[in-house]
Amino acid sequence: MTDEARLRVPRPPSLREHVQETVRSSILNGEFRPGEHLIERELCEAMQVSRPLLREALAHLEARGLIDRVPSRGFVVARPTIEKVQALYEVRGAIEALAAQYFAERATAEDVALLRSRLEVLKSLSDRPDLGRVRAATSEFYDVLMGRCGNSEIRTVLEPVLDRVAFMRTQSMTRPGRFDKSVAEIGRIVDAIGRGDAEAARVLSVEHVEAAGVSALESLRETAAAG
Amino acid sequence: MTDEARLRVPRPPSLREHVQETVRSSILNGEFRPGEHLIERELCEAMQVSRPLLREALAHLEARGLIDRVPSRGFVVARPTIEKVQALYEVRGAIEALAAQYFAERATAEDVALLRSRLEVLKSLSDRPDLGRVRAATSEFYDVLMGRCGNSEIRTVLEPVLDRVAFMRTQSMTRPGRFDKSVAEIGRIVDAIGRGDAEAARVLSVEHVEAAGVSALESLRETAAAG
DNA sequence: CTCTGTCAGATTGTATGACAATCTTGATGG
DNA sequence: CCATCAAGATTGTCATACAATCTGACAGAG
Repeated sequence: MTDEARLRVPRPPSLREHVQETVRSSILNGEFRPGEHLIERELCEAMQVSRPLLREALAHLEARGLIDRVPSRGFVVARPTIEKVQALYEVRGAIEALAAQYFAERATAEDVALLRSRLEVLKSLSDRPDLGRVRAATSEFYDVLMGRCGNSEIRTVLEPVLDRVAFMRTQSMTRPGRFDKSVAEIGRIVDAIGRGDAEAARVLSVEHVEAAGVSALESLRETAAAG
Repeated sequence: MTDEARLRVPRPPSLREHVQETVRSSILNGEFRPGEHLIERELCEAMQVSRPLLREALAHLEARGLIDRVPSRGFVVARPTIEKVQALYEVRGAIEALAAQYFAERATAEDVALLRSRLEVLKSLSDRPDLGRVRAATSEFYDVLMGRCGNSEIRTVLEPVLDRVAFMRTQSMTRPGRFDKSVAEIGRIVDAIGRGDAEAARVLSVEHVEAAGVSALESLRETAAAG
C-alpha cells in the first residue's frame, strides 16, 4: 500500500454517492421490483436532491447494469431474463473461482480466519433463515472473499455481477433446502482454502455457482410461469 | 430473438451516449493521458453540451473504471499502477478464457469464419504495425469474440477490463516482436476454436493473456523508471 | 362494440445560470 | 527562503425552464 493510500483521511461520502447507494440498496432488497419504472421527480422529492444529481447517480447504476435506460421513457430496474441470468451465473462462476483460487494461494492466516468467521455467521442462520440477515451475512462473506483474495480488481468486476443476480439469489435461497446446501458448499470451499488447496477451491467454486445457477433458473422459470 | 427485439427501429444515439463515447475514445486513443485532469468547463465548451449532461457521461465512465473521481478536484483519467495492471490482466485472463471456451463450444461455423477473418486483418498488419490500425483491428476481433461466444454478459464484464488496459496494450504492442508473438498466440487460439477444442482454447487464452501481462508490466516498469 | 385518431397531461432530455465550498496559485511579507 | 494569505479557478449542488416524446383517455367512425 502506498503512502497516498495509507494517509488518506476519511471523507464523508459525497451526496451523490449516498444517493447512488440508496437507490442501489432499494433495488437489491427488492423495494424496487425488476421492470419497475423509476420516476425521476418522485425519487428527487423522496431524497430531497436535485434532478441532475439523481441522474448522475442513475447513470452510475446504469453503467453497472443494475438499471436499464429505455429511450424517452427513462430508467427501469433491470429485468432478469432466463438467458441473461444463465450468462451471469456462468461469468460469476469463472470470477468467483478465480477469487477462491487466489485466496487459497495468497491470503494470510488472518484473512482465512476472518473468512471462516463470516462463514460461521452464515451457518448460524441455517435454522431460521431470515431473508434480510442472510443477505447481509452473504454480502459480508463476499466482502472478505473479494477484498482479501490478493487481486484488487476482482471486486470491481464481480460486485456488479453479484448485484445483478441478487434478486435471483434471494428467490432461490428461499427454496427448501437450497440455503443449507449452499452453506455446505461454501463450507467446503473455505475448507479447501484453509488447506491451501487452490485447485480444489477453484473447482468447488465453479460447482457451487453452477448449482446456485440451476436453482436460480428453476425459481425464475417458476415465477415466469406463475406470472 | 423475440419479436420485440427484431422489430425495434433503430434510434439515433442519444446526445449523452455520444458524449460518453467521445470522451471514452479520447482516453482510449491516448488523447487524454493517464492522470490527466478533465476540466468540465473545457469539455463542455469543446463538445457544446451542458455541464449536467457531461457529468452524467463522466459518471458512467467512472463506473466503468476509466476515470477516477478525486474529491473536490473532479475527474482524472485513471492511472494504471503496477498492482492494478497485474490484477486486471489476471481477471482479463479468466474472462477471456471463458469467452474462448464458450466460443469453441457454442459458436456456429459462420461465427468461426468471421473470427478468422478478423484474425486475418490482424495478421495483415504484421509488416507495418500502425498503432491506430492495430487498435481498430484488435477491437474488431474482440467484438466478434465477445459478441458471438454464446454468453451475452461476457461483453459487459470484459469490455471495461479491456478499456482499462487499453493504454498498456498499445504500449506493450510497440515492444519489438511483441505484436507478432501476440498475433501468433491469437492464431493458435482461433485454431483451437476452429477444431472445437474448447479446453485448448481456454488454456491458450490464459497463456496468451499472461504473456501479454508480462509484456505490459515490463513496459510499465520502464516508463515508470523513465518518468 | 371495436378500432382509430387525437389531444391533454406526464415525463424525459437537455440547457442555463447560479452559488457556496474547496483547491491551487501566486503574491506578499518576514 | 519560508510561511501566510488573498485571489482565482474549479467542483458540488441546486432551481428552473422548455421542447420532444410518450401515455392514456376520450371521442368519433365503421
